[in-house]
Parts: sequence; C-alpha cells; structure tokens
Amino acid sequence: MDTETDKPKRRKRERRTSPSRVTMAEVAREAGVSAQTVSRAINYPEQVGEAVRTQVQEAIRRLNYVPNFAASQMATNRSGIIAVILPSISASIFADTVQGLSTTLLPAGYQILLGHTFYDPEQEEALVRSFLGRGPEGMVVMGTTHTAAADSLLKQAGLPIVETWEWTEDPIDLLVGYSNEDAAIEMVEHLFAKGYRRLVFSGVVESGDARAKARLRGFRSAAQRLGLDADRVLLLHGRNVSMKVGASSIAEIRTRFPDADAVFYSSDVFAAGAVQECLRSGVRVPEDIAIAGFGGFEIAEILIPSLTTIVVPSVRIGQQAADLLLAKLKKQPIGEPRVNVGYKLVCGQST
Amino acid sequence: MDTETDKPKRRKRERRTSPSRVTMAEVAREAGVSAQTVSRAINYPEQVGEAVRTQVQEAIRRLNYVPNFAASQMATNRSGIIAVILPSISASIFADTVQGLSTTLLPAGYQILLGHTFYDPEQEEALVRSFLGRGPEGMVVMGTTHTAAADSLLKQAGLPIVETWEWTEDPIDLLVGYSNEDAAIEMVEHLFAKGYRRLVFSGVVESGDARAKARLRGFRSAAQRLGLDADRVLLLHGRNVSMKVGASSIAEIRTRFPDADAVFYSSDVFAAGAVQECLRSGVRVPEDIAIAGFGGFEIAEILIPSLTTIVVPSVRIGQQAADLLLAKLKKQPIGEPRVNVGYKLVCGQST
DNA sequence: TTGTACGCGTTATCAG
DNA sequence: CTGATAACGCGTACAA
Repeated sequence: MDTETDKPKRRKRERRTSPSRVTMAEVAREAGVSAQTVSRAINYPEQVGEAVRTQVQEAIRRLNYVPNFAASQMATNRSGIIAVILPSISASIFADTVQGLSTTLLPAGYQILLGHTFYDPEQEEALVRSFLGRGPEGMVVMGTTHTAAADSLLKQAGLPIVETWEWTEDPIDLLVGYSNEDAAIEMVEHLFAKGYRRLVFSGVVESGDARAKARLRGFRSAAQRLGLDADRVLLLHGRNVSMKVGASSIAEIRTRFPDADAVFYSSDVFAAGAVQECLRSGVRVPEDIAIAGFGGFEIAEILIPSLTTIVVPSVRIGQQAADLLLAKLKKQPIGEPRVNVGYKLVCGQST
Repeated sequence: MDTETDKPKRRKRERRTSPSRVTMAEVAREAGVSAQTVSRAINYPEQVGEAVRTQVQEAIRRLNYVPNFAASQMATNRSGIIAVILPSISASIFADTVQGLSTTLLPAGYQILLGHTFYDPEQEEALVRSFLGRGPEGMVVMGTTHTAAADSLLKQAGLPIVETWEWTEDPIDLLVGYSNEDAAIEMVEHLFAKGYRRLVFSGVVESGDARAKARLRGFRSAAQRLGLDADRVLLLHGRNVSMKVGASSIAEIRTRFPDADAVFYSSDVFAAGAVQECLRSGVRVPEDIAIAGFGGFEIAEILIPSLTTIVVPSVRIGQQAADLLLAKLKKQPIGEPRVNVGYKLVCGQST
C-alpha cells in the first residue's frame, strides 16, 4: 500500500538463460526443502538430518543436477582452478610435469586450466592475463624468466605462484626446480674427464627458451674455465624440438667444426636424432664423436648406444609443485619456498 | 522514521571477499562513467564514444583491472571454456592432439580445462561430471567408449561434444577419428604380403584403452581371414606406455612363441623398445623377427631400423576437433558431423 | 536442524 | 550514446 508512490516498480524480467540447466532451487523443490538445505546437504552433509539428506541426494540424482561452479565461485570467491602455463605440450618433457600436477591436484578437487606459449614470453603474458580473469587459486609456470608485465601481474595477483624447471635466488613466490647452468657445467666436466677437448654445444636458443640459454651459459663458463674453446656453438632453429632437427645438425656440425670430438645437445630429443643420424652415416659414437643430451627422456636409456644425459625428475617437479600449492592453499606453513629437485648426470654409452 | 516498525531492516552486510581484486565498478568510478559503460567499452567498443572509450581504457590500465570471468559467465551463461579429457598426458601421442586443440582454441578466446583418466572409464565419468559443473561450452574426449552414466551425461549436456581417435557409426555428437580396427587389419595384411605368417600381437589391453582393444580386434579378424593363428597375443601390463615394457616383452614373446616371425605392437613406444632390445640381444630385425608399431611417433622414423607403423595425424585431430567445435559454437552449419582423418601405413625397415 | 535475505561482479534490457 | 536496474545460481549470516 504505502509505497504505491511514483516508481511503478518495473515488472520482473524473464529468465535470460536457457532453462536447460537444473538449478539448486529446482532440486530443493523436488526434494521439498529449501535451497539452502540442498547446499548444506552437498557441502556439509553432517549438518543435515539423515532423512533430508537422502531426500536431497535422490532429487539430485533424479534431476541429474550439476552444481554451477561459477555461481559457487561468485559466492565463495574460490574457483577450484589451478592455471598451468607451458612453453609446449607436444613431444615435450613438460607433459610429464603436467601429469604430475594433474595427478595430485585432481583428487584434491582442483581443476587444471592449461595453456601453452610456444616459447613466446609475450604469449605467456597474454595467457597470464587471461587466466587471472578466471580467478585461479594458484598458478604454475615454467621458468623464471617472464616479461616485466607478466612478472608484476604474477606478483600482484595475490595467489600462490610456482615457478618450475629453473633456479633463482628470488622467485616470485614458490619455486620447484634446479640449476640448468650447473647441470650443463657438470656435463662439460664429465666430457672433459672422459678426455674430450673439442666440445660443441647445440640447441635451440633464439626462442624464449631460458632453460636452453642457461644450459648454454653453463657450457660456456665451464669450457672457458677448463681452457677449452667456448665458442663452438651451433644454434638450431624451429619452434618444436624434434629428432629430425637433431639428425640434420650432425652434418652441419661436422662441416663447421670438423675436429669436434663431442657434442652436447640442449635436449635428448636432438641428441637422439643425432645419434641415429651418425649410425646411419657411418660415424661411430662415441669413437668418432661423443654425444650427450639433456632431460632424461626415456629414449636416452633405450637407445643404442644409450645416451649420456642429465636426468631431471620431471614428474616429481609437477608433484612437488602441486604439494607446495596445496600446502599454501591450506594455509599450512611452508618451510622453504624453494625446492631444489636436483638432477643427475647419467653416463651412457654415447660418451 | 516510518518503518521503525517490527523488522529492523537488516543492516547491509560487509564485503565478504578480499578487497584485493579490482572490480568493474571501481574502474567506472575512476573513469567517471557507469559500470555499464565500462562493460560496453570492453565488449562492444564501437558502441561507446571515442573519448569515453579511451577514458575507460586508461582507467583499466591504471588500476590493473582484470575482468571476472565467473561473474561474466553468470550474466551471459557463456564460460569460454572447452573441457578436454585424455587417458594420459605424459609420453603420449595425445599431447600432440592437445597442442592442436590449444593452438586453435586459445586464439579464439577459449580456455582449456584439462584432465586425465589414466585409462580408467570410472575416472572419466567423474571428470565429466566435475567438468560439467564449470559450464564448458564444448567438450573433447578421447575415444567413443564411455561408462553408461558418462555417455548419458554427455548426451544430455546440451553442448558440442567431440569424440576423437576412434570411429563409430553413432557418435554422441561430433567425431574426429579413424578406424583403429581397419588400421590394424591393414597392418596384418601388410605383414602377410611381406611373407610373414606367424604373427604375434602385443599391447596393453586390460586397461580401459578401447583403441588398443580395437587394434587387437583388427589383428584377430584379419589373421583369421588370412588363415593365420589369431591367438598369439601377449598382453602387456602397466598403466603407462613405456619403451621399457616393450623391451622386456621380447624375451617373453620369444619364449612363448618361439617360431614367431613378426610382432605387431599396439604402440610405437612398445615397438621402439622392442627393436632396441633385439639389437641389444643380437636378434636381427626384420630377418629374425619383424616388428611393427602404431601411431606414427617421431621415433618410428628416426630409429634404425626405422619402424613400420600406422601414422595417425594426431595434431590434426586436435585442430579438426577445435574447428568443428568453433563452427558449432558459432552456429555455423556443420556439413558432416563425423570427420575421418584416416591413417597411413608407412613401411619402414623393421618389417 | 531448517529457512530467509542478501551479496558476489557482470551483462541484458529498457529508459532517457 | 549512456545510465539504472534486475537477473544469473550459490553460499553466508542470521533468524526461527
């Protein structure tokens, strides 16, 4: 009565969404309770009566109700999403890391938003920006090198961030990795100890692959320190790491560095291709030329001759990253925000 | 005054969320316009005045505003999410398919929600259920075999579904694949034509890998039709497809089927391990035993001897799936909902 | 133990 | 071209 004043109280508008999806309210009606009770029956089953609970559960089943996470996220400010950004998915060792992440995160109730950058930092920045809009509760990125904007976005995001596959003194937040530079140094020392003196480094470096760059740095510094020529470097091209590229590199290496006695590749994938190409063209490995890789792909072990490589615990990087994230999300104290998973030089028959 | 009656008109509640995130309203205030105008400046830039638009854009930059997709999803009923469910990510050829999907979907503004099932149909069902809650606009699954519940969930979801990597007459919705059975038949015929008569099939079949099962079916039917023994099958175990498993299978095969002259593996990964094991133990390939794989992994081509295999266009499966999804999401007419990407038998030196 | 009333941040709709 | 308002579906706080 009172407020039959001026504004004619606009009529209610109609539903804008297709009625296809069952809502909690409909479940409530079906079960003969309030929506709130349905919510509780789902999220805090112990807080509702036995009978009501089964009522609700059956209504859910009958209607095939699926909760709307977006609405839930609006209400709770929790998304249940972990964003993961990789350089590449296919033929890459990062797939193992994702598998490790996924294996730990899915059972914990988190879902994984995945994107890849093709090793392009600009693309990474774009992905970070776009993923942040989804309100992820945590984020995992490969590497510690980002554009300035991406870096500040990540720092200001106010959520747990895990950087992986590299090592640094000042991570954005959490870190699960190892030193690519140290690993490369160890490989050079290994080759030196084996008697090789005319080493060549080969890999894809011109793209945004900071890990390959770190390995090259390690090669250079170790070679220099040992009094070797540190400038024998053959850069490979192409966006995807493939065995074919490695195979084709051999001819060029033997042309440009005819006296080379060992080649250190930035990835086992290249090294595997190179080894096979040597076999094919009658170059003996390691007698004519030694070949080493990086990564610890399964092929390193299987190949004949087996590859000398740096084994990186790629699955464990994912698991550890997930564990750190979960701990931080549960507000558990994090002892050390940086986890060094290490690496292991495995000497095969190729050196 | 008036309504100091009974109901004390509950006081407004405080913000419940952390104030960390900038909202559209704050941008609006900063830019001196209404929230609605900000929304339009973002989504329909052509509908707002030049001056206002730049105003808004600068406010966005200054405040580092990131739109909240969950809220957007609530309002529009569009999530911008495509859910992708795989059996496995690591060391799997599905990674290529994901890369193909991602490469097409990310630029189109879609984000990828990823999950893996470890080849377990129950796990797949759980993932489907949980992913549906996120309101994806489309879904991609590997295979055409699902639990009854998952099948009906997918059918009733009312969104484009793409099944991949298999072939069937009645897909749930869209299909991008090929016939694993036919491919296996072709391989058996190839081996037969090459003169091999005592064939063995080996692979992991006991898990929920319907593709491996289809390949086994193909093997059996072709062997039978050609008058060969169709029961020489060595099932491998373990959840992950690895070269080591393939390597260790050779000894068992030569014990159980001493006269075997050819082995057809359900995956190149097994086959590659087997070939290397043969080299290692002095068994000549293909003279003593021929070996064939499946999948067209890069290693098939690189290995010495190179592997005879069925090449599947795995990246293209992802791209085609993405294209179909995008077409359907844009309500474009879909000519044929089933795309047969085919396969190609490539004869290597191993047979 | 159960129900009622907001409010989360955004967009569609309608009025100006 | 711009602004005000309602609605999206759920969870929290509070009342019953």
